[in-house]
Amino acid sequence: MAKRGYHHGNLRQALVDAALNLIAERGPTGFTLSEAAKAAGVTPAAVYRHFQGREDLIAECARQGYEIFADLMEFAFDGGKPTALSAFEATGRAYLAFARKYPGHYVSMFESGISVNRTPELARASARARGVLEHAAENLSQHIPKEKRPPAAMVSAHVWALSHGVVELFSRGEPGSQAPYPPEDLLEAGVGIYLRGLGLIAPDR
Amino acid sequence: MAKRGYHHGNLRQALVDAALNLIAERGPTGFTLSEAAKAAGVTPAAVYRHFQGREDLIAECARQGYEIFADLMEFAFDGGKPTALSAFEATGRAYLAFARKYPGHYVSMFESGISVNRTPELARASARARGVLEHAAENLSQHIPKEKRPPAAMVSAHVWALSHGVVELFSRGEPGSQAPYPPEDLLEAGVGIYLRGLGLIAPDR
DNA sequence: TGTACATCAGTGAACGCGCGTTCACTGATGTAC
DNA sequence: TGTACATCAGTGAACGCGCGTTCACTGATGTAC
Repeated sequence: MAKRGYHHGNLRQALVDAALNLIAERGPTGFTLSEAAKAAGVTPAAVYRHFQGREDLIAECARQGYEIFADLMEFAFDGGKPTALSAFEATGRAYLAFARKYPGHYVSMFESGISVNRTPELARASARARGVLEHAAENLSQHIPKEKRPPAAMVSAHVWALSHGVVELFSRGEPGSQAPYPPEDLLEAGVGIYLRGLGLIAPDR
Repeated sequence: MAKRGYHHGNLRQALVDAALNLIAERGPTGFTLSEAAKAAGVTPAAVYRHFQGREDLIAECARQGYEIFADLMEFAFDGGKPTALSAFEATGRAYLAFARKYPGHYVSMFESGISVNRTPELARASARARGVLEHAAENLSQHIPKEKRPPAAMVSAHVWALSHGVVELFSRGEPGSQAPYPPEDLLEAGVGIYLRGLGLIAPDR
């Protein structure tokens, strides 16, 4: 399997990687098929051997993002060990780490405007990620008395929304844009207060 | 002041309105100067009498958005009446209402990639909006015992982030995209739990 | 091992398009006298 | 009130550009015999 020559060898993934870099650097708007092809050392037309078009390439970036994302969340939660609470907090931190470490994936997933239903594979990957988060919330919820327990899907949506909001508003630090606190601290404090509100942390530890 | 004819009369605002519609419909990517000009019944070149270019037009959309946003938040908070708590909750609801009612403004402000520091006027409007939210958080914070009171700027950032996350993840309902709960309910419940975590709502009312 | 051949990944030229922006201009408006 | 004139908002033609996509092609690879 020669890496170079007339045949590329692994062009499909090379295109995805090039696209991810471009999207991370210039945003979903700045990304062009032609540039991605050029970055992969290939003619724009070659892209069509592997993808139906520009949007299809972005969708694949998003799909791979959801897979990594789900894996990371699952790993961070680790079945709720050592305690459901600490595992849940680790999951929150992992969310931010993902956004920071995989900006191209993150943008493809959440800011590219690509619908999660564009592709069956993308829909499946996204559903799996959602499932992991809900599973974590469910696990956590069992420690709340049943009568005051909100649905797990809601708890998971809250933490997801808070994390996403922190990323979008305070982690994308443009130069000059004021980030009042380090995003990690902001999110950790926020999740902490929220969990206390759920009755999962003693009110005045 | 004839509304029509060779001279438009109020082209500047007409262009902003056209841009807002386009941005709301097609996203910041789909917006083009030429289309906005056409929608306003004018040649693309005419835009340059009123704006330096495409980005400058978007920046003005965002600026007007921040002004409306700040006004709405201020009105909703209403100086903390009748109680700081209820006023704060009203402010949260107003956030969602704003995103829903002014999608073009919202996208210009938060999803267009335009830096808040692109224009002094834009920076000023954005700072004012931030100030209103922090003021509300400060007012609310006074009801928390001093030693367990997080900084007001942090509380405001938390609620802002949660609201923004709910809008981005669950309110942009693409067809087929599963919104587990109505965004309003989701946000209200989330803010409620958060405020309880702050010790502002009785743990088991 | 050597040859013939099918496969198919990538080429390169071409396309039509609409974009943002510029420029010299035109003609409606409003003011001075 | 009527005329002359300055102002300046909008015109329309033109530009260069890079985009996404198509097409017939070419030549490297791998397999069958």
